[in-house]
Amino acid sequence: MSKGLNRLKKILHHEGLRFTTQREAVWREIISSDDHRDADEIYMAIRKKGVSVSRATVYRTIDVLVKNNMVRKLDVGTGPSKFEHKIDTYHHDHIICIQCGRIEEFMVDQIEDLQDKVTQEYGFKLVRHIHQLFGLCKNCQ
Amino acid sequence: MSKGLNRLKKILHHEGLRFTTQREAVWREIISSDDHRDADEIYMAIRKKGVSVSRATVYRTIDVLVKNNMVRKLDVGTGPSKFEHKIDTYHHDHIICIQCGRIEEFMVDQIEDLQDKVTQEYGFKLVRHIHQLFGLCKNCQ
DNA sequence: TTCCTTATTGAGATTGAGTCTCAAAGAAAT
DNA sequence: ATTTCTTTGAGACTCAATCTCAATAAGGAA
Ligand SMILES: [Zn+2]
Ligand SMILES: [Zn+2]
Ligand SMILES: [Zn+2]
Ligand SMILES: [Zn+2]
Repeated sequence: MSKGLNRLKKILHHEGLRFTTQREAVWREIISSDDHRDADEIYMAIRKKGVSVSRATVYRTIDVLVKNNMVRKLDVGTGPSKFEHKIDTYHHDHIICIQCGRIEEFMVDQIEDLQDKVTQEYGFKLVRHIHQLFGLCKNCQ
Repeated sequence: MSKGLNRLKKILHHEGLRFTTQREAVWREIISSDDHRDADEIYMAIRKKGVSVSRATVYRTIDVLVKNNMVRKLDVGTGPSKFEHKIDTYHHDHIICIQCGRIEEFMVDQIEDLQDKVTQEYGFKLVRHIHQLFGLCKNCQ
């Protein structure tokens, strides 16, 4: 039994949505890798495995997953958004190589705390944040 | 004499580009306000002032300005990118209201330092960063 | 100034990611 | 089986942004 499948079922039920072959396939594909992939890569991977699905359904399902905190959307500055599952992971942000596209993950508690603090100072209620460091990786310098 | 005009001329000259009415108009429009505006808003504002310019030229000119550090590009998560001039300003990041689009600017030295540190740890050379806090402003909570 | 070369401009076509439409298929309920 | 409601998918569409290319403008030379 694939990780998070029950959680997916619960979410769908809670949202009044049905558990379908396509939705299951999208989730299984996303959970099958820790990479940061775009919607089209996920779509192609599902097709390659013989499951019939459309791009529209992939996008729609990813939306549900992102809204329900099972998947994270990652805007890498150029090209399509990338997605990663959030099962068995901690919150992290990204360092992205502007030359080769390599992505590393980082997490600094102190930065997270300072974010909360500054948001409060401005009277905002923090919902989410984007923190991306763009630069050149070891190989590309 | 508009702020930064000489700098613009130097940059254009250095890049082997010509100083044209359109490029001057784009710069003057961007420098005329501290708002965060998108390319189309800037385009419309220039037209309204009677200068003939095309969208293509606005985009092309903004590219030059961004590359040469006179303008900052700001991806606000949805819709077109926004731009702000960098004359007489310090580096800052943004808090964005996901309800009404309001944008506040913040700057925390400690966060900037921690960013440098974490980038070095990963062997990257930091070129730029995006740090955006999305949430609900006082009015929208 | 005039001439010449090269860069720039702009209208509209194109791209690319993502969303929408709507008829057909599928699920659940009675 | 019938009805009702949801989901799917092919392709149309949107929107920001980029590209094309003929016409125009800038800057240099003389
Ligand atoms: Zn690299
Ligand atoms: Zn990640
Ligand atoms: Zn607000
Ligand atoms: Zn700003």
